[in-house]
Amino acid sequence: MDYSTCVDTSLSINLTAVNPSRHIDETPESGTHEHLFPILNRKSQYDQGDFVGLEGKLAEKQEVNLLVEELNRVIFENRRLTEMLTIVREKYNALQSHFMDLTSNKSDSELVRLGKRKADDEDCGYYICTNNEDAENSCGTKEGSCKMPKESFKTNTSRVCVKTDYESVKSLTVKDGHRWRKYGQKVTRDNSSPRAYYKCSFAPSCPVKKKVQRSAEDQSVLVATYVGEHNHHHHPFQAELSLSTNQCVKPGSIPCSTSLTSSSSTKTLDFIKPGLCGIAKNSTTDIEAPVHEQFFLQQIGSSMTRDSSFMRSGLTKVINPGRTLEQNGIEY
DNA sequence: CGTCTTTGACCGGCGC
DNA sequence: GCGCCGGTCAAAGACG
Repeated sequence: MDYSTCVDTSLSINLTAVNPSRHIDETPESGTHEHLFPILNRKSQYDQGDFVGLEGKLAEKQEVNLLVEELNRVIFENRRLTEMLTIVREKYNALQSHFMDLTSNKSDSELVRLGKRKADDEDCGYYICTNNEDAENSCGTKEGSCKMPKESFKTNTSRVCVKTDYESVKSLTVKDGHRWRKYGQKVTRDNSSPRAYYKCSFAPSCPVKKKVQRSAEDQSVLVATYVGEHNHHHHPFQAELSLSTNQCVKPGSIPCSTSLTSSSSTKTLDFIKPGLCGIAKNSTTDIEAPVHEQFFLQQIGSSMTRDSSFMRSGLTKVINPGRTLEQNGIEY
């Protein structure tokens, strides 16, 4: 995927935010140069001979100087915009490569860590599901060394890793917009911290289950594994997700770090920069997108608004968490 | 009183 | 067949 083209085609440029130091009344029609029109009109009047003599010529010279000055300023601003676009493009590419690195590292380490029992196989199968090429290379050729779970292809399984605040880690809760009922808790062999089992309580017939456990590597990271798909709309999503994003901005809380994978694709993000988590909170919510994808979009929005230099650049990408990544023009 | 959490018991799959 | 382990059940308690 060519991210440079993605930036070029999908980003909308807000020129009013590009140069905040500029006087507002200087350019009332931001993004255009209509404010130059009176000067130009006057110049044409000079040409028509409305003003004659030395006085007129002096005035004309001043106007020309003004025009040249304005032209230089526009050229300079244009250059600045081009530079900013380049920077944004580079950041986009850097983020993408970092994303790829994390994805491959995580997959590798998971493969090494995998044990022999069913639950471990689920992880492996999950890895297989997410990455067809790797599946053929690493598992498919080993003939049973990494058994495929019977359920993994039938059920829609996704995993979300959330670095969150102390309270959430302590209570093993991942606020993802759905209502969950805890029905069990177990200490597993490969991880000293307990694993909590949740069922979707919004609809009694909803088959979706969720497992939440602290990461063995990083105790501040919660790993939530979703199994199945919701068979209902989830209206409380926005409100609860707002709470979840508020977690991120809570004073003293740990900046969000999110990695997300699903059975149809692998998505991993690591948003290191602290700050706001705001943009998605204000976005409209459509209940059609899968919750983990919406969560992912929330994090993208958060990461973008968190990057102060990105915000200063005046480039805005409108992300609708109610739409799929593709609908938002994001490839991953 | 309804909902949710906790927690010990139970079940079934898997490896030895 | 036995033991281990992950997943689930269900009764009891907590909470608003």
